[in-house]
Amino acid sequence: MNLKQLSHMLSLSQTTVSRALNGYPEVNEETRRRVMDAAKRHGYRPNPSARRLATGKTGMIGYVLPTGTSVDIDPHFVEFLSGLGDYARSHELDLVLSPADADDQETTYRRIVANRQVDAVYISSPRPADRRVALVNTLGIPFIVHGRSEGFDFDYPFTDIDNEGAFHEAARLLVQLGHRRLALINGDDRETFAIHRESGVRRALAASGLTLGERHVCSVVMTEENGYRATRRLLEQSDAPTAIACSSLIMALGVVRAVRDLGLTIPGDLSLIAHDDVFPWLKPENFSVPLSTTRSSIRMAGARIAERLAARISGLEEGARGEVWPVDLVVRGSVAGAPG
Amino acid sequence: MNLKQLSHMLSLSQTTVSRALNGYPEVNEETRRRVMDAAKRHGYRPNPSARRLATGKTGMIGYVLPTGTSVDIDPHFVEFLSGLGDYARSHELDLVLSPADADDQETTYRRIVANRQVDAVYISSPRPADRRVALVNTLGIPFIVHGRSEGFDFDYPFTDIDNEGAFHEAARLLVQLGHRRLALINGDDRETFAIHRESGVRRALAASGLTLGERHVCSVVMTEENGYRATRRLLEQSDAPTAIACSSLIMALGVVRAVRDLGLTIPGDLSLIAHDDVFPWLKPENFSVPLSTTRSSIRMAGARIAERLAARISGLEEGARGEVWPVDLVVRGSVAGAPG
DNA sequence: CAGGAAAGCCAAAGCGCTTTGGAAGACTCT
DNA sequence: AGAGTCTTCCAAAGCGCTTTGGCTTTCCTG
Repeated sequence: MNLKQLSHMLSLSQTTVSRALNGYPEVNEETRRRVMDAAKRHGYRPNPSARRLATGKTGMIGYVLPTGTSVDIDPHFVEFLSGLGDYARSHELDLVLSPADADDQETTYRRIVANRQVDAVYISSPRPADRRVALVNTLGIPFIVHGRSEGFDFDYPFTDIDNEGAFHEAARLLVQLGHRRLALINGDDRETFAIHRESGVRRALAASGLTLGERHVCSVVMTEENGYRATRRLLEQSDAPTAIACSSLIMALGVVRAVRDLGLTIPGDLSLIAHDDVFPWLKPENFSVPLSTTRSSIRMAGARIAERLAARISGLEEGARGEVWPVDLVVRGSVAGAPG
Repeated sequence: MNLKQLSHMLSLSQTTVSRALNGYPEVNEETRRRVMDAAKRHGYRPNPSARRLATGKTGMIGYVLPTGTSVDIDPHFVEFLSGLGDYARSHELDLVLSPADADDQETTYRRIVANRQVDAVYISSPRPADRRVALVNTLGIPFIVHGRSEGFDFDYPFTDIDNEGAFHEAARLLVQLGHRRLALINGDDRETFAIHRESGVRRALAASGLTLGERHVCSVVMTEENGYRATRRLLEQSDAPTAIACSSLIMALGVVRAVRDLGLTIPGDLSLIAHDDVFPWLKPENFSVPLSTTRSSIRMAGARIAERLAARISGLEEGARGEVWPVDLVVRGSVAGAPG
């Protein structure tokens, strides 16, 4: 059942039927009712391929997925996706993942924009002066950045959490508890979130005249194993930290294991605070010693970004507003006063 | 730059240019070279919207993503996606995720097929007599099932791992080590993989005249917390098992924690084997006691399924061949002879 | 050298929708 | 009553590609 057939059986032109269905004003309400009625009765659904050829609208939002045999997709992605998908569903949006060589995402962005394959895109895990952000900005496709980039001469729309503030709070608490040697086990410090977290920690330390020793900060891919190794390295050095801030729950697993392997305890010998993106399958309260966390649901971020993308597509949102969400500091058993 | 312009500047018809570009035989090789040359020089890329309207081909593979506020996407998904994406990239395929109400995926399948939004789909986490499989089979769109369904009067193409064999091997090893009371902490037993794993364990036990006690098998969503709870329940009952087979590494984290909480040790008091889908961020060899596993890379499965989907789309693969991959049993420190 | 086959190209008809540019009729106003 | 204004609808022109059917021209073959 296509438009031609439908309009023919209604003895109307395709124009009128199309307009009636799409809510244009220049059609009699009586006629519109007849049309909508017939459309529903015959289960007419406009062919999206035809529609997108005619209008350029696709009803899809795009994401360029970095791939490669040695490229791992962040497990956070799936949780983000839950939120995004949940919102997208309610607005009949689909998500298209365009796999790209991790070292050349630019080509793919250009392709999906030039081909009009999606109505909007989002960008995640941005770095300072991220080329992808600059690119989509000049390409002129609606977009939202999940996280922040920095150092552009233009503004852009983003949704981020207050990583700086979160880790500032975490570190401040530790300092208040008497800790003087803090360490930070961070994610990839080429990414903005990691940079922000580090400055948050530094700011808290500075407020008490302390610093973050060079050997007290690590930047690694956020795996359990790297959390373990980093912790071993930290705790086996001469001026071992008495408290650690850790950028992910998965790494925190490794931290806990390392501490145990060394015959130490949490929080007796070491206080630990980790960032929790709120996974359903791994919860900080279920660590052997309940883990203090800076908590922010990445799933909600996914939903929010879908919402903003939808708004931008339909023209309801414009401009370059950035929003920064506060992060909860949740204190549990893994922090205590500094030993000694 | 569109076809019209390109053909005009070559003084050829659109027909000839189109055919030259698409490798049709009825065009002079000399001409073809000229055309391809000009196309490359001017960066001509056929408009996919137009092409799909004309051909019905989209260059996309589809996946219906169950969503809902209380629906969690399996973290395995992201790893599967890595493999799928990596292959898809090399074949210029995109993946479209169509979010659907978890309780009504059928509508979405019908929509994406009726609208010709994708060239093929894959289905994951199938259950016996899975309605989705029956549906896509009748809808006539190329598809591959990741995993297996059962109880149909038709065959269908799938790629699965030998869950039955894997857990049979695992259980057999435990029995050989003298264990008499095994337990299984399984995933959702409405899904085929879980059913297969359970029968694998049962078969191994039966071979030695043993059985899997009703209270020795749990079926839960695969989270750390559920692994913990299940283990507590198992070990605190009167005829506690001396060995556990566990369906996921994440649950195994909970198992380990529970064992520790109870003041027991692995493998002294309890032997443990878990299934490992091979995540980069959580490795069995890095458990405090290195974990024995049945190992099968879900990432490779993703790549394979992309490969088969691509083959089906281009007509290179037909029929309903199912393939079942063997699973490695990797023995590490978490298994030992039965205590006592 | 005639006749048929093959090679190489083209015009035009789709694919199914949206949108432009009217046109006809009804209605209002002076 | 004539002029202007809405209201309501339509024919047709895209959107940019593929593909059908056919038309020349060239190449064999007997």
